[in-house]
Amino acid sequence: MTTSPSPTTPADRLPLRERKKLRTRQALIDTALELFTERGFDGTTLDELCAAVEISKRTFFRTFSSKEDVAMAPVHDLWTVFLDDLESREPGGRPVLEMLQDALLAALDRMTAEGWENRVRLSRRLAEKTPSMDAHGLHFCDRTSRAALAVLHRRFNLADPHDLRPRLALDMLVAAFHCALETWISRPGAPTRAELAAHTRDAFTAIPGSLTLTLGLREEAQTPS
Amino acid sequence: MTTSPSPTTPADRLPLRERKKLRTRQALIDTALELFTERGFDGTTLDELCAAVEISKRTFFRTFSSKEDVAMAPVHDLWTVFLDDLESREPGGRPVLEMLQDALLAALDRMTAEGWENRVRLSRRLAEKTPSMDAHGLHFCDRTSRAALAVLHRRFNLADPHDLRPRLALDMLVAAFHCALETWISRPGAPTRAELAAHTRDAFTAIPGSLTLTLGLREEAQTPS
DNA sequence: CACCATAATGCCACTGAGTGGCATAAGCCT
DNA sequence: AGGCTTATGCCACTCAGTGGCATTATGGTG
Repeated sequence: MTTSPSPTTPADRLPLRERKKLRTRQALIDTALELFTERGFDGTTLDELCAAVEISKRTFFRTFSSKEDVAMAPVHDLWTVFLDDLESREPGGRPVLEMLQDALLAALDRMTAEGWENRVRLSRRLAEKTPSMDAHGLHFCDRTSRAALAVLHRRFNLADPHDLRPRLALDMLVAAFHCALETWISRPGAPTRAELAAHTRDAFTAIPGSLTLTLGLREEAQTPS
Repeated sequence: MTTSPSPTTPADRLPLRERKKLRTRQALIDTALELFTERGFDGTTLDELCAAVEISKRTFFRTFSSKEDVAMAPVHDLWTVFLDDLESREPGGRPVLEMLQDALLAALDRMTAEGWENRVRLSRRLAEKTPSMDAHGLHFCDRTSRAALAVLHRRFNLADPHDLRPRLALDMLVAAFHCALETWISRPGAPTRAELAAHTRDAFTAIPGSLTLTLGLREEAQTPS
């Protein structure tokens, strides 16, 4: 059991100490999502979570920065990979927004960890019900998009450092992906990454139309069929 | 003195009790911004703030929902007026995004309270340095844009309730305004509402370009004044 | 003006998140 | 094995936020 003959686990071949840390980290994430979903985020104390994983509270805070953070880990991972992808992606003469979309879809494609989809879904559903989790998530997205902006500025030294367009493009990326996530988690049944990718593409497709969308008091085809 | 011929104080003519509440509320906001700016948000305890205003902590939480909330009040007020404006604004055959921009600028125009500009500036500068304030602010914006979306759906009964375009338009409004705020507070000297309005218009102007902006590895010098 | 009903306030004790310090144990390296 | 490094556990502490209840101020009425 202790020795797997083939490199089945990609993040193996690490010093034992590191593997242990990763195991407790993963146990924390899984148990947290489970407990939070069962009893609610506010209805679960850190002491309970730590007791369930047989960890001291002190150790918890060496792994995660807050109670919210542990439940955000799945999404966190995606954006980390996104930033990594952005470091090496070639724009290829296409608009930044498309480049960002490609980077996000590529990152999504790399989230191959077992059960990732389900963890994201639990995480987002919790965030919908828990203001403090939602706030932390939004803040994290903001920090990530600033980091991405820094990458763009570093790799393609932009003429005007105050040009708002790259930043707005990043904000649209985040907005579109949030739309996609929301649609995705509202569907019943087992979620797949392919569906999330499809929803993401749909959301990006809707962006140009959102600039020109016009409302009348009794506008176009209202078919509340 | 009870009867002022002109409505000098708009929020007068209220029961004494209400006026007192408003006074302590305002005192809390001013003192909080002052203390937080001096000693830092985390360097100021609620007990200190309450002592300075001669209020019990219990009373503080009857006025504001959190320590962050009190420092967010100035921006909070703006969005409240924005939502109010949105209730009665006529689209006039123009794109929603422009309608939203108009509503925001109109709300800005109605923020006539003495020293509002300065309070917003202090508030935003604190948020830049304080993660928890930033997170709360982002979360508040998110809730506001959802409320605005609900207003749009109610007033103009949209054909497809799942149409992402109105929501994306709202997110762009928020993104553009955040850009404007950031530019505004980075300038030295006394801030004016007119300048903030100008920055807001600039940010909105940049939106279409952000969709098509293309990066090369050594892109040319686009100087959008 | 006195009186009661209705709030707002203050005080106290309590929970729970998050932190610092230090002793202990576990992994690591010749 | 030996010591060196690094993670962990434990303890005590600060501070945000809440519930309960007594106290005080306000508004309205006879």
